[in-house]
Amino acid sequence: MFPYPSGQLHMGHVRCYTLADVINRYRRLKGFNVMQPMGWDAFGLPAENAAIKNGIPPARWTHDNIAYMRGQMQRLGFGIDWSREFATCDPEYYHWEQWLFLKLYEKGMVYRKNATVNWDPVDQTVLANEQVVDGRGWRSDAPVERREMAQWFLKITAYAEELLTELDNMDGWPESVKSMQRNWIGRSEGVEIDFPVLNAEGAKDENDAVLTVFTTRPDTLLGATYVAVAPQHPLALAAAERNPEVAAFLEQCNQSTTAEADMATLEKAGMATDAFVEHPLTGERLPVWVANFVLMEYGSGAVMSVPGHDQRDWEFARKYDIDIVQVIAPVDDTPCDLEAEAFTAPGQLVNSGDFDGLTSAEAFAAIAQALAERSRGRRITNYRLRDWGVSRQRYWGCPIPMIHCDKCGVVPVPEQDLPVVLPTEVEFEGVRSPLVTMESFLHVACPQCGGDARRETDTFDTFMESSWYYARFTSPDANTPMVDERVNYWAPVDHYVGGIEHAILHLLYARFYYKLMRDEGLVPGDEPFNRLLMLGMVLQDGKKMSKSAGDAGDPQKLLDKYGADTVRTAMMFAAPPDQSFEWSEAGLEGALRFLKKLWSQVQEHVAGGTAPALDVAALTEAGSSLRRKAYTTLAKADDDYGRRIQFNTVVSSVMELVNAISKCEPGNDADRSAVQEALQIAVLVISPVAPHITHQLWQVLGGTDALVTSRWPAMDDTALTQASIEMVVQVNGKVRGKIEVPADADQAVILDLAKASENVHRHLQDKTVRKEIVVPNKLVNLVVS
RNA sequence: GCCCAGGUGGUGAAAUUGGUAGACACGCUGGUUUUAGGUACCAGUGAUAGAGAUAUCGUGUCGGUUCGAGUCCGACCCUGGGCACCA
Repeated sequence: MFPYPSGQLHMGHVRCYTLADVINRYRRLKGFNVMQPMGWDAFGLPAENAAIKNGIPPARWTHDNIAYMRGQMQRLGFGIDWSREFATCDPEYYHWEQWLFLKLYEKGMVYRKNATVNWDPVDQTVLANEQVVDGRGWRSDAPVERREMAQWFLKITAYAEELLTELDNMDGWPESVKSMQRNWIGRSEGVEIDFPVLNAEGAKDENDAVLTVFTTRPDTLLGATYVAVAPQHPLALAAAERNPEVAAFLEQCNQSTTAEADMATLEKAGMATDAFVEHPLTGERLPVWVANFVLMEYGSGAVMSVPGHDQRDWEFARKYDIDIVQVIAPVDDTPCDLEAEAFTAPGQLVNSGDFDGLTSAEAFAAIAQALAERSRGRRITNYRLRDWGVSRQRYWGCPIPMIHCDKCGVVPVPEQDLPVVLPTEVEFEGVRSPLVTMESFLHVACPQCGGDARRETDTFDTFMESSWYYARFTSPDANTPMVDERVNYWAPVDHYVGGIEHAILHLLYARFYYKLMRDEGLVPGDEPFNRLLMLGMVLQDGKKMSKSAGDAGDPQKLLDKYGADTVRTAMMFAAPPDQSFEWSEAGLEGALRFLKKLWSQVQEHVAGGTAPALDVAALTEAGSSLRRKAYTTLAKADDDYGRRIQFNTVVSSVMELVNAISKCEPGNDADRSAVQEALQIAVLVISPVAPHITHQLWQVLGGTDALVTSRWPAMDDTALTQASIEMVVQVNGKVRGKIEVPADADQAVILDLAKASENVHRHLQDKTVRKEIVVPNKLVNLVVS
């Protein structure tokens, strides 16, 4: 995941890009053609904030930051193909984003509707959520108001089903991320039910107006004693016009905050209206209430309320003295006392006329059927996922390529006029976007009638740019829409590495966007990222890493003090990739010590002169046991790098190998060739983690080519064979001794050796052996009593 | 409330397929080298008892399966993350 150019790298970046670089360098050693690109998620609010604070134009601030951070990355030795670098604020990049938006507009995948924004009444501008602190504007300190504005939306809900079901096939993604996305999409199956609206005389409305609700529990329909609508529902608004008390209540609801966390803790409140609806099956008259807990955004903004079998409805009914009717009875011994609480489990229907006796599941189908026959209901699937609002009332973003004409309405910018370039020479006057007052940008001829028109001044949500940049890396200079045919060689991304904080929004939008591009015939496959490595967070004092961290959290200070290899090694050794951990400087000393030790072992070895060619037959025990260790390490590292993606254990196993090398006392000249081989393996295996020192050591060890062009060593299984094996002996499952057995010993021999072993013999005295278990090459367990 | 991931020494952690729990490091203790400190090297380091050999206990808690459980099963506790008046 490419970074936001905030100014400097933090340890979270170091971890992310080191992990990616280790994968990159390992795969190159294995002979793969690897593209490791880098770019900059360059649009966004911090650049504007810096401009407002320091008077530096966002473009310059951003480019300065990019230059500095690029230098830091180069110093860390990341094997990046800088020829593919771009920033999302380059017009050559966002040009194609505007292009796709227009294509989607033609297709009907884009629409405009009103949505709520945070309005700062003093600064007269829209605020981003981050700019609202405790309900007040970050600069004006004025209480923020809710305001409705026309905004652009992308129909992500049209892809909800595919985005959900595809998750089941994504084996390369961690379960936790898939689970988070499933929750976010929030699919629920139910029935949409129409309640005919009654007029003041109690008769059906002459236009056959209906109030539509969504429920996942149609089996409880006969227990509905009222319906409740959201404060923003048309029925509520109509009632407010007739009754000032209702109007006052709606006003009160609208004043409360938009933050969802606060909504949940809000006390349930409601008010009866003078409206009534007719029960679609019984014909009974049900009152319509306005309730503050009904959300206009979900379903149809109205619910049927069944206080007997929904806890929330139960509490509401209790508070306002509405009838509670039981229509579901437990089928097992689940307690059911409607005086105390609602009975929410499925069960068997009662008080439901023809449906009595059916189970909840049977009744679901039967009632849905009955409603369908009367044209009063239909089975539907509802999603929690909302369409993606992409308009931002901000300056530093990609201009939305639309024109507003008084005569023609909203007119898209013609394709040949793209890109709509964002002016970069700007000055901020206060908080407002400079675009709003910039005539040279605003004024434009209407593409349809040629008359005076004005440009859209909103820009795209920056998640738009980060939804497709990875595809652009395949053809960063393409002059055709978005990408060119090179995308078919590279895409989809084999291995995507990034922080857990992007588990939902970025990764869901990117998946959606990829499908949009696929449906334009631009990219191969259905999903953008085959394998996802979700990093845990790097914490400092229990908090997420940020610029504010101390010296131990400043990569620049650490690079100056320890060098890139040590920082990289310490970072990889600290914890497995998916785990969050507290960063501390403590690990650096250990990593430095290890690299120094590797260095001195190589120097010491070559000081002894050239080792002869390897002659396995001539090795002493010291030499062949070192060889065994070297090849065990090689096999484990291969598995850890390639399959397990766990690099802390690669570092520790190379540490073991280096320890073994330093302890090895060559018995003859042939053993020195085993040391040579072991050092070469150690250097190669750790090189993805510590590329600089190993580059040098590789040459010292006689490498003729540069290490980066070398290949991962071939496995030699014969090095693993050994004449005798140590086995553990247990008595009743407890370790009582260890024995050396010949590698080819049969069970009888092993058991004899085991029983003869001194401590084991003691534990067998006066006991009868009931069972003998031999696990080849591992252990013997004698069950006695 | 629902979903996901975790819980192992003083610390970061390892144990991949049910087979020696604590590899590898950090830290600490003692020693060698050094005028001293640091570095480097050597030894020790889960708890308890013991001079030691060794024994007992020990992977959140309780129970189960198994010759054998950190690993599998059941119930529960705790931590972190996600979703949530979602009808």
